[in-house]
Amino acid sequence: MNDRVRPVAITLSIAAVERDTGLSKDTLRVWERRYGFPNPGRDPLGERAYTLADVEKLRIIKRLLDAGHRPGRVVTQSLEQLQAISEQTVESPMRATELALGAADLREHLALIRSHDVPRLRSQLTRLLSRVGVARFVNEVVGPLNAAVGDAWLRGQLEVFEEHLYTEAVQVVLRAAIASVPEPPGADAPRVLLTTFPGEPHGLGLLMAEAVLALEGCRCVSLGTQTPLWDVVLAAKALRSDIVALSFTGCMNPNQIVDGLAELRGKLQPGVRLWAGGSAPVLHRRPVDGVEPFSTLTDVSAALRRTRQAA
Amino acid sequence: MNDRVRPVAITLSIAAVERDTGLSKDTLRVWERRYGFPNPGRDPLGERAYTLADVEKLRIIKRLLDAGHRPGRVVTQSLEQLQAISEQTVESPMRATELALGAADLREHLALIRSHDVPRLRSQLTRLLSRVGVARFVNEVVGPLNAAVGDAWLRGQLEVFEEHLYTEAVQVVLRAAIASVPEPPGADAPRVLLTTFPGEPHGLGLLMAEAVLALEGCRCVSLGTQTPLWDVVLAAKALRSDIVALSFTGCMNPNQIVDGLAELRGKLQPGVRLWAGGSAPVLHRRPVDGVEPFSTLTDVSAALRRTRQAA
DNA sequence: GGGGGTATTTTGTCCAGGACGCATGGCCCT
DNA sequence: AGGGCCATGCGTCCTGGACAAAATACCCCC
Repeated sequence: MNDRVRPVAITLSIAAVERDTGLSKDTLRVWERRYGFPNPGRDPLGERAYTLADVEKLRIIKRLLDAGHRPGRVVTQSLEQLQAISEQTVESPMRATELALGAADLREHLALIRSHDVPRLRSQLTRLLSRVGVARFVNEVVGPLNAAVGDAWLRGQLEVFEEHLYTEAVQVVLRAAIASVPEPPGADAPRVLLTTFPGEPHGLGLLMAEAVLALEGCRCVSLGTQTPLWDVVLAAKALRSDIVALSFTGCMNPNQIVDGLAELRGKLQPGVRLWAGGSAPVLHRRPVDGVEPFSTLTDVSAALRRTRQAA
Repeated sequence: MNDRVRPVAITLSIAAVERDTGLSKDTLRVWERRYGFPNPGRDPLGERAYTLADVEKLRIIKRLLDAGHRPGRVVTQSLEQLQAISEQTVESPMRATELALGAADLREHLALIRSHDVPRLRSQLTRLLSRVGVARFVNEVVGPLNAAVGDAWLRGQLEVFEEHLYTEAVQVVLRAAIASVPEPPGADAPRVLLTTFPGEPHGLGLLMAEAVLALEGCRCVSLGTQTPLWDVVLAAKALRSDIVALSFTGCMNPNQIVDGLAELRGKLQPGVRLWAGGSAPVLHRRPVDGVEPFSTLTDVSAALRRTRQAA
């Protein structure tokens, strides 16, 4: 019995922490050198061994960094102080969404996720979808729910597997919605190529965009996630795409986003438009020449209509 | 006019090469030290500046590495030699599948992928699905096609984006098939939890398994890809799963597979069965106690029927 | 008191070269 | 041929230093 209760807590290597937090190995080491945190122990081989608590705290720090705080000010803070900062930090303009999904509905959905009743969750989402339509469903249900789920997970109110459960359910519902949209008839329908860069594993934003775009009468082709940059260029050429749409979340390195977008812009034909959306804050902080940033999918619809009117 | 034609060719930083090739910065530097390739020039700041030719060659090398070649043997080769090696490399034993999909059909589908006609590809697959049914479709169409696509990619006959195109199309068709299977009525239907380990990004195998299992009357819940080990345990407990099914491809480290399976087996309740399938060869080379390996989805169906008969 | 330009910190990434564990390949022995 | 052992190949981690670009602070003058 005693040897089942290991005295040594489980630890993570620097590579695992890089994967789980999105902070590069270099950054982790230099923070340790400069700020003294994280200060991991060493495994028998002399390599850094991070605790789960370290990772937890690093994730909160990452979130605050994305919200605009500076490393020197937050990395040295205690966990309690970080939580205090978190609570008084307004993450995004997050206007009180008096929309299809009220605050009460939101809490209800979170509870449904926590109850692990997948069929019920799925049917609830489907019902909402048919009540308000694809466009509002994406913008006013899935969007806020994503934010709420991410937030709950950060605060430790939601397990990772519960987040996966949610993602999978939304994915199923969205794919069904996309499949129900008929192929646009006209030959002048804009051709849109959707994908994410290598390093960006989240495909939900892509699906949301595809649903909205298909509804607006675009011919959408999704490459799924993590397409190498050069293959995006090849695909855009082969499919004669009018628009290339990329999706980004906070888990990608900001530099990689900006560099990648600039490089892609250079390699893409000048006539092809490059759209970038998602929750990565860097999209709106550091604009890239020839790349159109979007903060919501409503804006995407609007831009599309403007374009078609001009044409 | 003259200053538009830059005498210096455009070059990439080490971070860009890491992004484009999937080779870590450390690996790139150590190859340079040990093998003398790549041997990038330096930009005015003294940092490595790789040429596009370097990246091209590195991509071919990466392909050969994934196919099982050893770095020391390929990194030093010339471009011509690499191409020669590529052509005479056979990825897998590739038994001649005289099944629902003959060799001619197979070639035809590959041609369809190369033509980038996504709607046509999708409808072709859908037609096949309704002709032969879900079970045979998964085993005799998708399985061989996956192998053929992987092989064509290895030989440089298929671009990465074309593979993505194919994957996405199959995914759409399979998800539609899964959605069309009704929820099993009985309370005794086995509950199956499906997912992959962190580091395994491919979810197609999961979808194939889900289709087959749903057809056999299981209550399937998929967590998608890359669920942390501990969350698999939590999910199995929360959902009262009878079977946990994992999918593996060759892109995961064999050690991580074996260690992960052993650890998961230890943490899972003894009554829960642990199934492992996919194309990773290690599954059949190094069996893990309490883990049932599957080489085809036909075997999965058979095992399931045997179990239900015994119950 | 505010605008614009210059110093100064802050911060992430790069570099060099060394070390080590782990798996694989080849070798020898049976 | 088949099994065990040693050498070598190979990726990842380590330390500690450097530097450019961004962010901030400062300051002067209008």
